Amino acid sequence: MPTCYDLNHIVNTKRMDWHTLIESQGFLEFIPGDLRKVTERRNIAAGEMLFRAGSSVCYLYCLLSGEVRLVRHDASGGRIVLQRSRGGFIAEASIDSKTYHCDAVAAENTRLLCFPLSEFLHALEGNAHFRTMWMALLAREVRKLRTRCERLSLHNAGERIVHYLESEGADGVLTLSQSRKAWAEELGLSHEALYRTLKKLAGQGRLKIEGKTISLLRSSDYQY
Amino acid sequence: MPTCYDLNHIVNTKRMDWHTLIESQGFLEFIPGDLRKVTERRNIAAGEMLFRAGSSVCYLYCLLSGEVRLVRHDASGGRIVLQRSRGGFIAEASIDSKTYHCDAVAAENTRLLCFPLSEFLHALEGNAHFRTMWMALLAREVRKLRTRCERLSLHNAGERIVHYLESEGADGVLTLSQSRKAWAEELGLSHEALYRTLKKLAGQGRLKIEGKTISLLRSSDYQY
DNA sequence: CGTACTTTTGAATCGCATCAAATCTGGTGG
DNA sequence: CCACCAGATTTGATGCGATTCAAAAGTACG
Repeated sequence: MPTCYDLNHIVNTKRMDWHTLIESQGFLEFIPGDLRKVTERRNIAAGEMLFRAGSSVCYLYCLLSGEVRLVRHDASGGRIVLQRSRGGFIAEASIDSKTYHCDAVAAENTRLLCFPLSEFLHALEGNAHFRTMWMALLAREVRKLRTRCERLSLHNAGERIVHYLESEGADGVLTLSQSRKAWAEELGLSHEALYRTLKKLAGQGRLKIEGKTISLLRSSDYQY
Repeated sequence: MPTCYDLNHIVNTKRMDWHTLIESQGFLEFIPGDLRKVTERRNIAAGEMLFRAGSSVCYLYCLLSGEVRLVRHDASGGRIVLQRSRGGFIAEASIDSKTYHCDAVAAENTRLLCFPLSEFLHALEGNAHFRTMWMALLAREVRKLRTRCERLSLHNAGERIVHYLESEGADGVLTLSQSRKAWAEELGLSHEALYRTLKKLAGQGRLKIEGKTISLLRSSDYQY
């Protein structure tokens, strides 16, 4: 397994689709050599299963591209999506569990990194710097998710867009790294609603749209 | 300052309003004595400010009761709520920042614990057990928040309720620890919509409501 | 026993999802 | 280079469902 090479390659070329790792001050770069050596790369096809509820936790997964869904089934066959993940660590919470509490299924062809859990924990114990990065990563993830929940609680397309620009953008200016359709999904809107609301807000002079760059013009008065 | 006493008192009597701390295997109990000794208790009135954007990070706060909002202002006076917090740690992400990036204002009368940041970091460095608890707490928080985001992305009151019961309940059975009105807010619904949808689902035989306990009956067929 | 809050039901409105269809875009291969 | 295709973007029309406003009944608490 060309694991160590692969990981370095990913870090050095930055040819990953996942932004979070890079954004978070290049977390992958802080992975200690010992852990790197045993980290594996894996591709799974759409529909394939990554792990199953009840099976024991052996790996911590980091999603590089594609989509994985964490799904829970109930007795009568109901199916609940607990999480759709398009990047980042999957089921970090399973770190302190013996077995997985849900299934993980690939929704598309997916590339991931597999960290053997015991080695990962060992690295956290033994490497203060790595540990600090890991805690910072988790803490930042918590902040981002809380902000996203807050945004999804807004009952209005315009408010969600403005909230996004205010919270994710730099001073109200944001350059999309994704398609607007994908953005709509992140905002919990249909893509049509997003297009229309963007147009409306632009028509009201509330924001300016130049290709993938969107700027908030004046947010003082809330008149959606 | 009767800090150490207070903290023990809180832990021993469990008379806090915040469930998460207790739920998360009694995190407070794992706080090392050194940190306990310098932990302060604070009450702030509704409208009072806890910290201000740009001010340096001196404390890590843990909300015991009340509500604190993290708010960001833009140049033109726009006001965006990044987070409404009704319990748990506030702005953990500020752990790795020199200054706060938003304001924190109490929305109600609020009780909190104030951990001096340097002591907290010191405790994390020096106490492996405490550190493990902290990482587990963060990881579990991430999982909960991701699940909540997933739920808030559902465009349908019935689906959100079922999702909540499936993901937060034990085998589809859940006893509410809060009012239904508060639950509605957590679900991102108006309380009227929650009451009505509960009634509808009960009428369809999809769930059973006995006071504060709600059970999912059959979730195999999605007919909301 | 009064006050504040939750729970409940009703009615009206409006925004968003949904379905449909046309145009535009980037990327692929002939 | 062009034809082609899949996907994104855009606009239109329609209907449902949730919000909102309103008001009454129930409940907790001092």
